[in-house]
Amino acid sequence: MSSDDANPNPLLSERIRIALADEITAGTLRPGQALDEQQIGDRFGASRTPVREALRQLAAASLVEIRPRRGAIVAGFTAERIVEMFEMTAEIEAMCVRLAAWRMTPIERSRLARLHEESEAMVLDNDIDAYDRLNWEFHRAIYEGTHNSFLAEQAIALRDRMAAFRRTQLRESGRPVRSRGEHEKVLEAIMRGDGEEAARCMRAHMFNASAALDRFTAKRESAPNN
Amino acid sequence: MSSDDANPNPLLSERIRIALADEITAGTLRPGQALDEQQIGDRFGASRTPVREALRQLAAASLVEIRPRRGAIVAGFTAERIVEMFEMTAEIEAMCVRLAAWRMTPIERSRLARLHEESEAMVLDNDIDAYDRLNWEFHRAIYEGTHNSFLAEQAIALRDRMAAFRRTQLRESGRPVRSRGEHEKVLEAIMRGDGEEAARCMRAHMFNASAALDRFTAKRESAPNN
DNA sequence: GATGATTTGTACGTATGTATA
DNA sequence: ATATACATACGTACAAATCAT
Repeated sequence: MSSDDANPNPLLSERIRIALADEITAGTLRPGQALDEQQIGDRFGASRTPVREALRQLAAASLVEIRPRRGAIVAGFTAERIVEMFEMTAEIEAMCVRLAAWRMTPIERSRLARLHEESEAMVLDNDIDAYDRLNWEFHRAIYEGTHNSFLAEQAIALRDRMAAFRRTQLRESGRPVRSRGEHEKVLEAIMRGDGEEAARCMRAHMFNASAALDRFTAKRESAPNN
Repeated sequence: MSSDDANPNPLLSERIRIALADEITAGTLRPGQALDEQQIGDRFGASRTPVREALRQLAAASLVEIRPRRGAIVAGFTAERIVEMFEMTAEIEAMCVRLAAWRMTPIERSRLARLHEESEAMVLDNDIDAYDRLNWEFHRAIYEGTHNSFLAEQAIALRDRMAAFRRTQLRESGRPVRSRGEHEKVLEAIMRGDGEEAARCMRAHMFNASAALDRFTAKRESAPNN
């Protein structure tokens, strides 16, 4: 799941997990599709054992659903489900930023501001991937600013699962510019130490991202040539 | 973990997972302790295969830590870590109740009120286990009241992991009475549809639970004869 | 630093439970 | 409704990596 693309994990089960996770979030594997252990094993030149472990991990991330003795299927990403996931992400992000606004140290605050400044060039170049990476750094800095490592871990895991959706969302024309503008509002509230206002801005930011994804995928559906 | 004690799960891996989860949250298995697959298998009369699956599940719930090719150890529950977990739980619960206060249907609201009324008898009888069960129902009704099934699932999973800590917390003398009083404040705010106030009450409720656990375990440490 | 012991990671075989004809 | 086919759940075996000496 790309928490570290530069890590060619030597464990077969992990490689399979990552590959399947990518295919599921990318939509190559459709919701409801059966995931036959033998079949997947053949595809990766592996036995069923590491496949099983990969499927269990994916079930824990609710990317697949396992019915005991009845096999695994790709979890259902209905439009409604994705909206729900975005709402939860939005609320978690809001929670984090509220706490961070109260607890971040001056050094942490200045680092956050610097990250935001750096992102300007990427928006101007329309370099989606670079902006997405800095976006990640920005949000991660907020998680750490909560000074609650358990919360930070959970937030990172959730964001990881949504990775594919977030990237897609940024492809809507003009979205990166607006995204950065929303970040600026969040940043200002953090700098003032106004946690509640920061939370409101963050919710709005995530809501806009969700809406952008919705519009983008709707357009894509009607004109399926990528 | 006891999400359903009345469910003698036929899957060996699940039974092992539940047993280990209980021992970890109960403190029988100490943080940092190595979890040898063979050894655990022997204890449960099982082979390493279901043990491995159980350990993976527990890692996903961050109850154990798996280092590739170096085995699994019990995750570290320092006092600080537990406080962090309670804070996250509190914020998640607050998030849920805020949404629920705005979205619950009249039928859902009346069911919630009924659950609260039923709990009175159990507090008077000082029946901790029965109160804990109804407590669970109360919070679960709130999760479902968010009308966001993804959020509800995550909240349930988190609460499940904290199960042992919550039960322990209720054993402090007088705690059930106060706990129920706090529920009442939450309920009133929900009934008024005041999400923000409900969230504040819920945070306070969870903070008090955390503090009660803290006092209870501190006392227990100094007088270890249970 | 090298060697042996232990433990994990993976392959494969078998039986039980589920779905289908 | 019964039987057949098939996938999963678990057990066993071996190779590779880690650790202990």
